[in-house]
Amino acid sequence: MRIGEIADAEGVSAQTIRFYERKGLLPQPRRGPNGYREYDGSTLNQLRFVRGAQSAGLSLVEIASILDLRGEGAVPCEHVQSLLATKLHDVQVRQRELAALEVELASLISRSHELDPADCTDQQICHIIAATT
Amino acid sequence: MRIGEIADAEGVSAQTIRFYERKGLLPQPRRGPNGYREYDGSTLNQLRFVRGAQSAGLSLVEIASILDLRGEGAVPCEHVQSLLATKLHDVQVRQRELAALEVELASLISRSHELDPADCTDQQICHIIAATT
DNA sequence: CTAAACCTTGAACCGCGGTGCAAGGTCAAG
DNA sequence: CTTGACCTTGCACCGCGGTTCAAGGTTTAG
Repeated sequence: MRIGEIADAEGVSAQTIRFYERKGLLPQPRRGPNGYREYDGSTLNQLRFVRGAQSAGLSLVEIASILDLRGEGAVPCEHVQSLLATKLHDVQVRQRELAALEVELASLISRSHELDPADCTDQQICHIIAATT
Repeated sequence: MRIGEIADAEGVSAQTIRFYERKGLLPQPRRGPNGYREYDGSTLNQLRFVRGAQSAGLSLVEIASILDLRGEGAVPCEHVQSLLATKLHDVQVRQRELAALEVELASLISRSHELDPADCTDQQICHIIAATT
């Protein structure tokens, strides 16, 4: 398979494949006599893994760390569990932050309906936001 | 006031003040005979506004757009309301995405406890994540 | 034979919100 | 007079996940 085929197969661009290769997320493939990359099913597999891990919220660096363990002959399961646990925690923290921001925004918006634009002076710049301080 | 004082007063670095100035978030201040920036209370006020707006989740570009309206002599209230409404929506969407990711992560983690690392083959790279695909 | 569609490389660029560095000028204390 | 703390400028750099560009070589269909 050539780069375009493998890219189309997973719905990414050929540039993205090369980018992943540079980042160590995909192996250096064989080359044809013309210098073209030549892929087999195992690379497609690995690309699917990368996209799957990405959709689980892992960063490319984290995914590379899993692949590195595999490359060293280790079973990365424990490491993956630890990554996932950390990620779960991060997601929960971030959700709480966003929930607080949502409350803040809703309160600003609701208060803004009771404010008269005529009362908004240059000094405050905008009394809707200035009111929070 | 000099740049260091105003920076300390709001708990930001002097570089950040200069950065904000370049981005149009703070006015070009008067200069002393030595070339030093000289600030008065109104800049401190504006800096507070910027930080307040930032804590409401607005980007620096969005904050600049509010200040630009002010600079043109307009009352930016309507614009601010629209920014806040959009931001509230974004925050809600993002929260739902994170909630879905949380479920996904929790499910991966719980499933991982039932998997035996010995079953994790090279081909799948990691069967905890591969299982999702 | 030619044109389009593919492939190669290296490098720069995007938004975001700053941070850091180099090379100087200035000012107050001791 | 020197030392240290402050100030000035401009430019490069950080992570993140790519995207875009330039300048070529190759392959394939008509």
